[in-house]
Amino acid sequence: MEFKLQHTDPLSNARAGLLTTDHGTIETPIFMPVGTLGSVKGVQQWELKEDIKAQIILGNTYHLYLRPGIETLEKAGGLHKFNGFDRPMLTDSGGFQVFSLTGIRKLREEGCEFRSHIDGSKHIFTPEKVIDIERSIGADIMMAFDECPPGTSDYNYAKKSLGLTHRWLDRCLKRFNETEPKYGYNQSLFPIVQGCTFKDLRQQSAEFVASKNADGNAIGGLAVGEPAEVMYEMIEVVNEILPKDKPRYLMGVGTPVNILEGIERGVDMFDCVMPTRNGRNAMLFTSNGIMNMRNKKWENDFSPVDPDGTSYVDQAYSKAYLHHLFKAQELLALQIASIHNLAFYLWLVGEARKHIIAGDFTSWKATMVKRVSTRL
RNA sequence: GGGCAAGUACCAGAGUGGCCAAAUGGGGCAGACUGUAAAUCUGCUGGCUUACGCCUUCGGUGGUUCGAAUCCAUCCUUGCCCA
Repeated sequence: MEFKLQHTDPLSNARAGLLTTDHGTIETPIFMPVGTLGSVKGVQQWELKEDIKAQIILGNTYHLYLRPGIETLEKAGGLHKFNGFDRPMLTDSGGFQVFSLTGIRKLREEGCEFRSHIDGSKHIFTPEKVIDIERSIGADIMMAFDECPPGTSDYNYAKKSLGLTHRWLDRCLKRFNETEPKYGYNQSLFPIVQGCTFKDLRQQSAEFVASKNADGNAIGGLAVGEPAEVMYEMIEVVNEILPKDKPRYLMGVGTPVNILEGIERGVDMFDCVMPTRNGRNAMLFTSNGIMNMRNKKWENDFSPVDPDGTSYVDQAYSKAYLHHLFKAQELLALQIASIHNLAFYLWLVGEARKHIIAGDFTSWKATMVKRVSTRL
């Protein structure tokens, strides 16, 4: 994997770069659609590539391990072959499930004991096992196994948790270095900075992570309950320390505004379920603001879904029709909204990149923040 | 013409003397959602009120009762059965 920094904004830390993997080159800053189970919910592969212009998508270790299972993925020849997406992919490690499955998991030094949310069966994820699974899935970018504590954690818990995440990181790296890719192309392992909302812990973590000299570095444990301003401050603290010549990935973030703020602070990669999940729940993000398509106000609005949108769905359907589809619980509504939102997210980061290269990112971003957060 | 059953909020439908402005579901109107246990979840849904509370409601009318969606009389409407 190679990262080439092309431009840095003169007034901020925003950067434009090229991240090259064996499955192709990614233009950064980039948004990565989430395809937890090997599919971006409600979106066809050709729509993802041709219309949305997704350059890289995510999969999830925890979910794919439970279903279809590692054996099937190995027989398929890895996730790329299995789902037919021939561009870069990234797998999350299951660390976020350690956070979101609270109640059916037990944390220990050795690893994390889960109960499957599907059938209740017991499983143990250790850093070593997660790396093995990620090798079997075969994503271009693998994430380290971490603990993602809630944004409201107190200092003592945050410190204890960070120690565990760092020890797990060393074990992940050891296993990673002892093993080989299974499908003939390279894989990279990104370590994850944690530390909750505490500056000194974030600094300490960023230094620890930076010392590993990985192909890219991630910032985790944000947008998990803390105020947005605190998140931005943590990004600044961490990016001060993380190497500039390596891509920085802010995990699980976020709203269009969050992404613009992240880019301004030097983040190169984002992922979030928001465009798809909120889309399925009738929320549309557009360059002019946010719409709840279930609202009565769209009942007789026969104008295009998004006159300024770049996806074919934006022109092909009207707001009134999409409103009707949501009210009638038609599956097409979920598809249209997901495609639109993802196309918008990709458009947004693409525009950001253009403006970074053009040198007017900061002023563009300021007007964009206002526009995209308007409630329509 | 005779017999039987039933009429409750936007719809369906519980309730059959006070704990009923009235269960529940649907519909409607809003809101939430950030490395997907989510095509999910939450709130409101007679009127006025920030709230306390007050007022008007259970086919119509008239009664019984301290008190009626609930009991009685009568009328209207609907469904089923017999002529």
